[in-house]
Amino acid sequence: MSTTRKPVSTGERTATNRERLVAAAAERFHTRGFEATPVEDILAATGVSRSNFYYHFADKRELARAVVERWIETYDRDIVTPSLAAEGVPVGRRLADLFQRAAQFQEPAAGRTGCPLARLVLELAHQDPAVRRRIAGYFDSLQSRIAALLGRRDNRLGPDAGRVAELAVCVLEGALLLSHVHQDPGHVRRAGKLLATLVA
Amino acid sequence: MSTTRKPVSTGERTATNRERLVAAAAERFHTRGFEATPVEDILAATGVSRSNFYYHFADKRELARAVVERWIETYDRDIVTPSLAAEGVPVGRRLADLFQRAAQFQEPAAGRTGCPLARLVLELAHQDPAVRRRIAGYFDSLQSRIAALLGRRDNRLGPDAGRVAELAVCVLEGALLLSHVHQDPGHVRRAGKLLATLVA
DNA sequence: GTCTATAGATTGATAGAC
DNA sequence: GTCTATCAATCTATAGAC
Repeated sequence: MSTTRKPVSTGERTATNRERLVAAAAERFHTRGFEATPVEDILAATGVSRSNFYYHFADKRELARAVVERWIETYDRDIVTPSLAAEGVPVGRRLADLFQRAAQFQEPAAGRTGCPLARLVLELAHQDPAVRRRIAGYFDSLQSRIAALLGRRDNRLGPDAGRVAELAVCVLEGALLLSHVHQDPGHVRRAGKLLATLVA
Repeated sequence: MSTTRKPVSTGERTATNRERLVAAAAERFHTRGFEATPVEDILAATGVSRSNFYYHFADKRELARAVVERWIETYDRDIVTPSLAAEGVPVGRRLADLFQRAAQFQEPAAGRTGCPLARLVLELAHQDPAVRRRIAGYFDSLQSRIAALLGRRDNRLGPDAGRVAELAVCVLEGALLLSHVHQDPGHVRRAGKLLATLVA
């Protein structure tokens, strides 16, 4: 139809209504949850009208899918990549740094509830299997990156790098959850340091 | 008021309506989530009337608190205690056994979504801080029990038993989450074996 | 792309009798 | 302790105009 026109670029521009909606939803779905956050809240926070919301998204679940993509991008750009891709830094320190950054994100004052992807997958996997697979894929890629790092040096632990990387992802996700339960980001830092000691 | 009478014993009896409601809710809150499960579903599953439900529970959140208690009892009785309290078994094997039992619980065919306490705390912590503290307390006790086990022998790892126990709980919770995300209970088994290797 | 107004459905909780 | 009937609120989504 000729009524819908695409913007010239989806790249760098001032935030569109759609982007504002996704940003507001990302924060609320993380702190309060998907089901517990009415569309109304996101509308009020952004000043976008209800009907405009449904112009951009077919339904609330489509918004959730966009939120998942946003969290993957954010988490990867701000936490994972800066620590793992640090050239010239020993593997153990890179790992500890990853946990340090994750801990910073986890401040309770900001209402953080562990890993945002973990929270979303729990609420969305049942009604939208594609979301589960998407998040599984991201965790896989994270594991692979860590494995590649560990594989570069002599492994004095015996088990192969893949297994250790698998364990590292477990520790990260578990520590993020426990830091929420105990309201203490130090949990993530301590887990990261100990893990780095064990594998490096 | 003289209209409410307490049962003679709350211990061993055939399941009361209240117990049936909690059992049905525990399963559904775990597989579908708290917010996504209407009271109606629990009523239909148990055959209990709506009004009888509100005779037993002030509201849905009170039901959730009862569900949390039930999961703590179940998990502790069926998974944690049998493995950790096994006399004459080496510490490493007790830990691996704990993960083995947790993995069995995690069969995807049953719709398992990781640790039931983790799922509940995410949805309930924001509106009911007491639930978060209760679950934090249970994780603390689990950590203490593991620490006591580890403390019994020479620790060749350097860090004290408390830290290692803290890490073990992280690994357990993280592995349970990832087993849901990847739909593979083997995740929990592998994490348990590797952890046992590292600390024992 | 955006707005106002409203439909349509679900759901948590209560009233009052037995 | 349990039942039927119903209220009142909340929430997702759509209709139709500009």
